[in-house]
Amino acid sequence: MYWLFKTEPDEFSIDDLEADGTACWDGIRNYQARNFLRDKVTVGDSVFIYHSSCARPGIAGQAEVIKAAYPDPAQFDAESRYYDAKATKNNPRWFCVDVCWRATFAEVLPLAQLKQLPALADMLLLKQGRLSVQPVTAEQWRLIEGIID
DNA sequence: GCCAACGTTGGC
DNA sequence: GCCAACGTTGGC
Repeated sequence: MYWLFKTEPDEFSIDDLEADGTACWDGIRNYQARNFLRDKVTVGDSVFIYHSSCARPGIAGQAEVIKAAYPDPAQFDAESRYYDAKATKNNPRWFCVDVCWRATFAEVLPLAQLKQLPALADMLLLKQGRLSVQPVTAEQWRLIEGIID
């Protein structure tokens, strides 16, 4: 399957992913996004990495899922900003996946440009602003890849 | 920094 | 279960 993961580049950018090679995609604290992560994201899936809350919001690169959902360790860490007192090891509430870097685009594909494409009008990114893990259809994926090339 | 959209919380 | 209050996301 195809996905789009959002990240704030001030916190963790596509360049950080490229430098690190792999990353634990943790800190997802939204149930809809959690359900996608936990139930649908699988090893080998392709992911667009989207930069949000920044000067140039848009799709910045690509990653690949290398480990399916497991309990997000941060929920058990009282020191973490992602700590959740109601989560237990036997009954974890939040999940993360591992990804590896695949590509950094020469330029971020701007949100403003995506908005101008009628074929992407139904893309969740454009219809539902606040979802940090979301599915991308094969058609949408191909269309966006075509713009990058 | 503003604000719209949406999610979460908690009283009833 | 409703809904008001509040919090967060995220573009601009």
